[in-house]
Amino acid sequence: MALYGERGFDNTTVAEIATRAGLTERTFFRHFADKREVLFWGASALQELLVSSVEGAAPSVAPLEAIGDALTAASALLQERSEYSRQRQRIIAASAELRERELIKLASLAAALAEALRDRGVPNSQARLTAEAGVAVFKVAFQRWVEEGDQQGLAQLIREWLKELRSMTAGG
Amino acid sequence: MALYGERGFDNTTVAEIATRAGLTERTFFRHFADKREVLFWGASALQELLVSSVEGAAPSVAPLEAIGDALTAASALLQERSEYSRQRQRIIAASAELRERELIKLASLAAALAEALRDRGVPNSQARLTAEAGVAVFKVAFQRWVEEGDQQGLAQLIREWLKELRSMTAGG
DNA sequence: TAGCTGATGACAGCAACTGACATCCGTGAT
DNA sequence: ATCACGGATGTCAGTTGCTGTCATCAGCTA
Repeated sequence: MALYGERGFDNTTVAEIATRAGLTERTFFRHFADKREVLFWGASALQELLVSSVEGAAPSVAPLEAIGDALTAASALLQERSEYSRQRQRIIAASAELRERELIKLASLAAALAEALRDRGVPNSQARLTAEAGVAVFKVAFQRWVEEGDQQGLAQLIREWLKELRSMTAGG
Repeated sequence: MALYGERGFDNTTVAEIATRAGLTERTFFRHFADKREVLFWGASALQELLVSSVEGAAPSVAPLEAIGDALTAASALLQERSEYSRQRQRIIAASAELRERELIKLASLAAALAEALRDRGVPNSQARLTAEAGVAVFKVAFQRWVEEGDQQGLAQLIREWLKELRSMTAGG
């Protein structure tokens, strides 16, 4: 993270990272599948939190609402370490390779959320679209949160964008 | 394409592609930015078609409807070369690297569509979410179309999933 | 014919990753 | 205390994607 911040992701070699960490290049690749994966360490934990939040929602809660609640819950974790989250996101935004990796992580998250909805009895088609829409809401809300200072909490931003989503389909 | 189909993307080296095409490896990289980009040649043309379709929509047409019409128009192109489209998609689905690249292409498409909507006077927030939702609809409809035979036209599938999107926010 | 330009070839080199084998270190059994 | 074992690490060689540089060649124009 330190090196990526200093010189940028593309200008940092794995050899440099390994040296800084007091390790060998080979050892680095035993811990991380590739150079990009370092930045997404812990992403699976966040995904599990989101999924279990959807699974634990009361049966009466509507699908999109369950997704919204899960996102709100997860946003607390990010806000706890807001400086780290923002630094990380700045690094990702600066590299095309990292943006690609981020998108596939979000796609995997959407798939996991869709499955959680299906387990609640939501029909497949609705489950997939709801999950995709929820992740889209998260994407824009998170980006806004990173850009502006701490004017609004992430959770509040998510709620606002969910409202926007609802009005979108009504009008168009 | 032939080589990717035979041996899979990961097991095909650029040297092999170049030899088969009667070229040098170096020349290959002058035509394509990297090994993946070959599969996405023509993606920009499709994106331009979609964008100009949104730009050319009548002012009275609602945002999500404009996106839907654009997707329907583009689906005709894909259906014309359905065998090629399916083969291509099979190759992409089989490789993680290619799926990453596909996602960033779709993200770029969503951004372009959002800008086209903004030019129509749609407020920024609504534009972004509508574009993202539209691309999500395309993703699921296209995947279904590739999986099943020719039971339904791609355009019809898109219309059905758009309907699904509208009912999603109503209930949840 | 001479000169210019754009596409290609040839070659060297870097960085990401992988496989194979050796080595070290902590732990538990004897 | 010693030994045996498994897991983490080091070492080394090799492949592949990708880039910079320079030479070459074909076509077009003056």
